Amino acid sequence: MTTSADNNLTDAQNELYDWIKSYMKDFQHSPSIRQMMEAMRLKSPAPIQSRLKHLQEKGYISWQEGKARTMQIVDEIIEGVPIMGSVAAGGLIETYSDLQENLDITDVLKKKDVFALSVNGDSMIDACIADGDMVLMEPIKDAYSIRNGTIVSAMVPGLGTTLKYFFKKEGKIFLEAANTAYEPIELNLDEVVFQGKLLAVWRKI
Amino acid sequence: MTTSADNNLTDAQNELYDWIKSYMKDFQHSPSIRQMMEAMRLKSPAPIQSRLKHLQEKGYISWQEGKARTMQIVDEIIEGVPIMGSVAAGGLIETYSDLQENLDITDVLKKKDVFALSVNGDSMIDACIADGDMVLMEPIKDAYSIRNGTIVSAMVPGLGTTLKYFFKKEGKIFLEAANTAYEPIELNLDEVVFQGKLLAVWRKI
DNA sequence: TTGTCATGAAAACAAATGTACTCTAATACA
DNA sequence: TGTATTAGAGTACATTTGTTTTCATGACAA
Repeated sequence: MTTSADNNLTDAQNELYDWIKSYMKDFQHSPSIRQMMEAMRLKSPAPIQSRLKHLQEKGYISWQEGKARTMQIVDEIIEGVPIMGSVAAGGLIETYSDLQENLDITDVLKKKDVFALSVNGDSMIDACIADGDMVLMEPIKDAYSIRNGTIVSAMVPGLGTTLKYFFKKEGKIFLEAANTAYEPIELNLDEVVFQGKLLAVWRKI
Repeated sequence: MTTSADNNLTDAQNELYDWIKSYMKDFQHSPSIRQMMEAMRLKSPAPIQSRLKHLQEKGYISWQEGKARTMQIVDEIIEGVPIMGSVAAGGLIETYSDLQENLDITDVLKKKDVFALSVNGDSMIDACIADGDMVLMEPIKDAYSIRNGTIVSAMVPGLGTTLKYFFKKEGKIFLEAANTAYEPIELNLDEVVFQGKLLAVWRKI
């Protein structure tokens, strides 16, 4: 959470600002002054008006005068970041082109029931999935629809969950690591529960 | 953008719904019925109420009765996804624990002036950055503050941009690949412009 | 035609709400 | 101590706004 600490706001203004942000995140619309009044445990709208005025002067919020619940938080609304070009990670060096499009990360997040798993270990290292990475997974409804070569998270009851390449051959399931140090696991379809298939990898440095 | 086409809404409802979504995205608050009336080129609020009622019945929107501008779009609001536990990507298999916290990807996006670059080539493959990955970078203000071992995007004027490990030794800059097939590049500090340092890696499957 | 239904116009009403004003209590400061 | 400043209570008021009701129009089926 973004706690506003290092700014030029008084405690009262800060408390109100944080509450407003939280309210607007939850409800997708602005609170009314009287709601803020109650939330701040006040019994008159005047102090709220004063604090809002200060927040507005300092550039934190804005609203349409006279209109009900028209507050906006003046803040960078980010759904993506600009893609500034491509970089060479090889021998030949490519040019750095400016501002083509936007990288939208949230599209993956908007898929239904997406969940994340943190990766332990290095068995997927050859697929460039390292220890500590977060993998974003989409639930698998139908185990029969999984394509060979998909990376899945699978639970073998009694053992636990693992991230592996999925292969199916002659009625048998093979879960293969992307690391030659590990042997493939061979299973029957009814011995394993597939939780999700890999959508994306996220690594924060 | 999400254009609502394949749903059970009439054209009029669809047009209103799309307009509402667009308005709320721009203004961070709900429009009033009279605003919708004007936007839909109507001269009475009644048709809007009717359409809103239908949108609500079909589960697209909700609002607080009698309260001004309290509409919400019933939609998955996602800033993060639940982290469902950890998966083994190694020999030992770990347990799959339920619902601990949320993975917030947007925190990185909120840093100032973050930009993305798409990666070409495999020179960073040993750092688990593969061809086609998107790297999120934070601008470097001060080249002197870069720590050894940081992954940076650097532009060598006349040549182009490359993603490499940064090392500084005895006044010289070394840009090293994470791939033994590539030789380190040795440069003077004034021969190179550093654009950003690595914040995160994003790979969409 | 006739009745029904849906859509929209028009008007009216009451509640919600922003705003302004006065007054009091607390606080800071000289 | 006395005075200025500020925060907050209390109140009042006009506008905004959701809601209801009535009426007109047109489409459509019986």
